[in-house]
Amino acid sequence: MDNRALAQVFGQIAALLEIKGENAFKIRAYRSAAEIIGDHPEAIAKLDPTQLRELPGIGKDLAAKIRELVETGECGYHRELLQEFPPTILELLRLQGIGPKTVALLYSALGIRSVDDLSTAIRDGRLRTLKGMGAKKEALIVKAIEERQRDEGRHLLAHTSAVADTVVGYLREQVPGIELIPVGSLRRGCETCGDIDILAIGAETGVMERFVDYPAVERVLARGASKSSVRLPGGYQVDLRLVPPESRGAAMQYFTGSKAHNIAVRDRAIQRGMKLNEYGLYTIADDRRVAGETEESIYEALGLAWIDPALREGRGEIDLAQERRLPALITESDLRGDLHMHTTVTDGRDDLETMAAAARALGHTYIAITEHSQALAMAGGLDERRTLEHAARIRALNGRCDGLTLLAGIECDILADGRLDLTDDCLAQLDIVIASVHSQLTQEPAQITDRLLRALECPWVDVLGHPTSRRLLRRDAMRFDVEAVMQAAVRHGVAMEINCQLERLDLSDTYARLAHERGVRLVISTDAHSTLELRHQRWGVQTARRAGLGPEQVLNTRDAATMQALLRRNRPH
DNA sequence: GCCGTTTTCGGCCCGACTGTTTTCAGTCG
Repeated sequence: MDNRALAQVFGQIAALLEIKGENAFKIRAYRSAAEIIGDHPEAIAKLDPTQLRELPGIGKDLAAKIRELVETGECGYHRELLQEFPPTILELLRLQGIGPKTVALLYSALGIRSVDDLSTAIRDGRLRTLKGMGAKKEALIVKAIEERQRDEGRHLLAHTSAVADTVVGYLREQVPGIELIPVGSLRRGCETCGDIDILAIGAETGVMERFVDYPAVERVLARGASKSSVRLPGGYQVDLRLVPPESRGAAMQYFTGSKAHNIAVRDRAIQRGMKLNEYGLYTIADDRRVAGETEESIYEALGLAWIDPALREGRGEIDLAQERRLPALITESDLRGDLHMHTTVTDGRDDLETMAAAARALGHTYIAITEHSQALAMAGGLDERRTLEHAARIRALNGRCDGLTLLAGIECDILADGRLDLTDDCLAQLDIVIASVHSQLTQEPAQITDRLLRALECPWVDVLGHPTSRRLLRRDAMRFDVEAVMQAAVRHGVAMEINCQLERLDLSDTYARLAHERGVRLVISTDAHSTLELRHQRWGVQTARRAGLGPEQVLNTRDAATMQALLRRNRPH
């Protein structure tokens, strides 16, 4: 059992206990165990009970349950809970606005055990018969169901990438020498992905058989000589296509997409008396093969520079490729530091020293420690006194980190009326201030706009953190006048963040592109809550690449001194 | 369920919003 599977069991136990109305601290123990297991860099299954108990939050009971799971593949307690409630009940919990109490009520009063049951109950008017279920609550639930259906079958980029890596790794082991290339939305780096498309290049070597025999396969949807599809746990559909070497480039081009990009490229081929398909580029007149072995040869034959997959969205990249004006995109190695992270002082998992050491190991030359401010009570946000005390600790450590500059910062909440959560006097004493919205995300657009504009006016705000506060597949972006906020950011010299949290990626690619066009300066920050998450820069970089950004548009590609000089606080206001 | 210079029991998790309930329960971050 891998860490993710183990974590899932404990997550389910936590959810089921919540529905049961168990002790909140017990629930938290299971939930925290799920997080610790899921994030652990090594295989939990290899640890003996003593080693397990050394993990924070794992005691005698949980260690025993982990061993039981590893040894038998099951956990009696989990099984007992699943006998009390059908497993489909957990999908109700994923609806925005529905929590454990509501799920318990729906189940006990109406026998609702799935989202489908819930939809039926709403249609029948049975939901309204329940205590606390009025018209507005019902409308909220209807909307949550719609949102869920819209996102069904889609997965976060990072998760999709991990699943694809696992499948590719397995196939490489099974069929040595075969070349495997993930294509589709994954190769383009889209923030969420539907299917996983993988190309296998080469002669028939039994790769299809190995693929459908992959142990984790839940269901084989299709199996053939050149194409097979399977479904994996978690709702991932994976398509494998076998392609001869001479069609490698054509297949990569064809299956990488996007649809809009391919239509434009094929149209261009037709205009030049050629046709393009997944096998190659051919002349229409005599069906002569012009290109196909490499993507470069195809684009070149159409008078285009090779276009990075991140840009293949039909957003003007073809014109740029023709004019040879494609941007040189930022890469992960361009980044020199990370300007947003949390430690155990608030809701981070690792302490200051550990985070600093991990950042140094990653090759960063500077990091900013930016805890939450007091308004975020649940995260243990800091008031003025604790903020300054923490800043002093960070600065004390700064001198002792060879080659790593530590900046003392804060992620300060933007309150409902646009005021900041800490005084100007406090903010002025820090090295960097990120201002972020964490509450009241559903205010009227005009109100949110005013709120953000007011926050940007504070002279000590350097960065607007996760500007839309969206959560992918979970919650839409806040609605506000993006143009007005970007103009204000330019006017005041405030940078906007591309937040690398897997379910944020906020700014999105399209907003980051807009920000760049409007002259807004950007930073790519992990918002890491553990050393592991410091590695999430690649996803923000991917977002930036899709926005067409080069290293010069991103502040934290500069060295520490230059970057600091560019922060707003160091400019005339 | 975990944890312990507050140590084997009793803390641990707080504030605000929403909708509906006329005094509060549920959800969210």
